[in-house]
Amino acid sequence: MSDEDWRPPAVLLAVDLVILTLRSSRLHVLLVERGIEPHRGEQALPGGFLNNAGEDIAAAAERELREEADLDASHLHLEQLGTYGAPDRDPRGRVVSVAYLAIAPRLPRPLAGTDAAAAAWRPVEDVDTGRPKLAFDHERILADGLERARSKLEHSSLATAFCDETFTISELQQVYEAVWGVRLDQRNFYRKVQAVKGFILPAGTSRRTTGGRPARLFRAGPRTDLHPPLVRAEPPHEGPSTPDRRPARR
Amino acid sequence: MSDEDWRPPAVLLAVDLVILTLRSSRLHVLLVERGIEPHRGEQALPGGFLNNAGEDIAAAAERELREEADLDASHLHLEQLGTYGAPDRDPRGRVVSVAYLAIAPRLPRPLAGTDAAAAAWRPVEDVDTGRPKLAFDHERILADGLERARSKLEHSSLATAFCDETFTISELQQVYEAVWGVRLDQRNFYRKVQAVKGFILPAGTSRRTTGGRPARLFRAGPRTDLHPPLVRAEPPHEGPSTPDRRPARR
DNA sequence: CGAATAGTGTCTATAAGACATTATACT
DNA sequence: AGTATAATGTCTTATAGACACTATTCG
Repeated sequence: MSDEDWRPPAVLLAVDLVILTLRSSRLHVLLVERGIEPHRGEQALPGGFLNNAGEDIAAAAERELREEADLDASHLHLEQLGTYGAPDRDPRGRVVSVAYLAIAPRLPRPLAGTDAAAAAWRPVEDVDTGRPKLAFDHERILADGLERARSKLEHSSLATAFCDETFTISELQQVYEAVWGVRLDQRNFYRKVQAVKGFILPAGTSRRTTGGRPARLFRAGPRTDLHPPLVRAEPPHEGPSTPDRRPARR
Repeated sequence: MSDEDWRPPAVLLAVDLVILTLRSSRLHVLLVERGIEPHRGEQALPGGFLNNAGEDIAAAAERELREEADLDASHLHLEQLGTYGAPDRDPRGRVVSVAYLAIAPRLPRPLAGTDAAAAAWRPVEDVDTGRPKLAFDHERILADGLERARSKLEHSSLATAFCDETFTISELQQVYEAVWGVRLDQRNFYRKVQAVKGFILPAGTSRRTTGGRPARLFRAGPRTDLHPPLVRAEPPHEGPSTPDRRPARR
C-alpha cells in the first residue's frame, strides 16, 4: 500500500473444458492424453492457454473446443464453471485456469481434431473410481463440473443440451438417469416433464422407430428455469468439492 | 500450434467482491469510491490485484475483504462467483477479475478499513435501479452475485450466513424476504424450515426480547443442501394463463 | 390492560411416488 | 403371433399455499 511503483504480478491464463455427452446411455467425458510436459502422457481435460492478450476467455474456450474436440461451439451448451488458480497447480509457473462446462448431444462424429489424436470419450464412472488419474487438479475440476451438471438438471432445461434438436421423452429420461446415476419411473417422468410448461414442445407429428411403437418427438421449449423443478431424491449427495468456505462460528 | 517458441500471453489478475448483508431488513452491498484511475471517483465493488505471484486467489479475496471492508474472512461465507475477462473491460490492459460472493451477518462494526474511507453499504435496490452507476463491468458482476444468492437460498443453507451465530426464525425469514424481495407467510415459513432436517437446530433455551413474546433461538445445522428445497414462487408468466396445452390426443 | 412479537393448526390444492396395462409398430 | 418400445391412469402420501387465533413478554 506504500509502494508507488508497485506493479501487479502477471499470470498465465488457461482454459480447461469439461465436455460431457451421452454414449450408449452412459455419461462420458472427453479426455486427452497430454503430449507435452508437465504430466506428459497422462490423461487430462482438454484445454490450453489464451492465444494472445486480446482473446476473450469464452472465445478461447470455444477455440479449444474446436481444436481439441472438433466440436462447434455454436451447437453446444457452454458455461463457465469456475476458476482454479492454486499457486502450485502448474510447475511451469503461475497458471490460472478458467474451467468451462460443455454439454454435447450424442455425436456420431469421430474425434478428428489435429491436436487431439489422443482424445477419447471416457465413461465418467471410470474416472470417478480413479481409473485414469487426471493431471493437474483436473479431477477436482471434473468433479465440480459433474456436480454442476447434476444440479442444473434439477432447475434448468440443461438436459435438452444432451439431446439432438428433436428427441423423445425416453431419450430425455435417459439423460437424467445417466447424469444422476439413478433409475426413474417412466410414468412419473412423463407426467412431470410434460407438466413443466415451456420445457419441451411437441415437434410436429414426426416419429422415429426402433422396432417398437414409434415415439413422439419433442424439441426444447423456451423455458430455461423449470417450475416446478425435477428434484433428485434425498441425498446420496455430498456437497461439491468447491472451495466454498463456511463461516467459522465462534 | 506450429510455433515452437510461442509463449502464452500474460494477464493481470484481480479479485472483486460482492459483499452482501442485511441492514434494517434490506439487502445491502458494500461499495467503495475509487481513489485512482480508471473510473476515479466512481462507485465500484471492492477489489484489487493479486499481491504477488504466489498469492492464492481465495487468499487475495480474503485480504481484500480485510483491507477494504475490515471484515474477517473466517466469520464469513465466501465463495467464488465467476471470472470476468473481456479484453476491453479495463483500460490499463488485460485484466481478468475473479469475483467472489461474500455474505456477512449484520454488522454493528463501522467500516474502518484504511483503503476504504469511502466504503459504504448501499441498498441493493438503489443500485438495481441504476442510482449509483458502477465502474467497469461491476453491475454485471453484482447482478450475477445477487442471482447466485437468490438461487442458493432455495436449496442451500446460505441464508444462515446472513445471521449471527444464533438467530430467530423470524430473522431467518427476513433474510429470505429481503434477498428474494417478496413477503412470505410466517406460518408456512415456520413449518417449512423446521421440516428440513439439519437446517436449523434449537440453540439452548435462550431467548431474546424486543418488546413482545421472546423468540426461541436457533443455530445453523450441519445440512448445507436443503431437502426439500424452499422454492421461490413461480416467476410471473408471460401472457394470460393459457388453458392446458397438452399434445393433441387423437 | 394494551401493544408488540412469537408461535401454532387446519383445510385445500398440487405434486410426488408407487404401480400395470394398453397401444403401435416391427419381425 | 410374438416381441419390443411408447404411452397412459389411479391411488396414496407429502408438500405448498391460504388463512386466524392464542401465547408471552413489556411498558
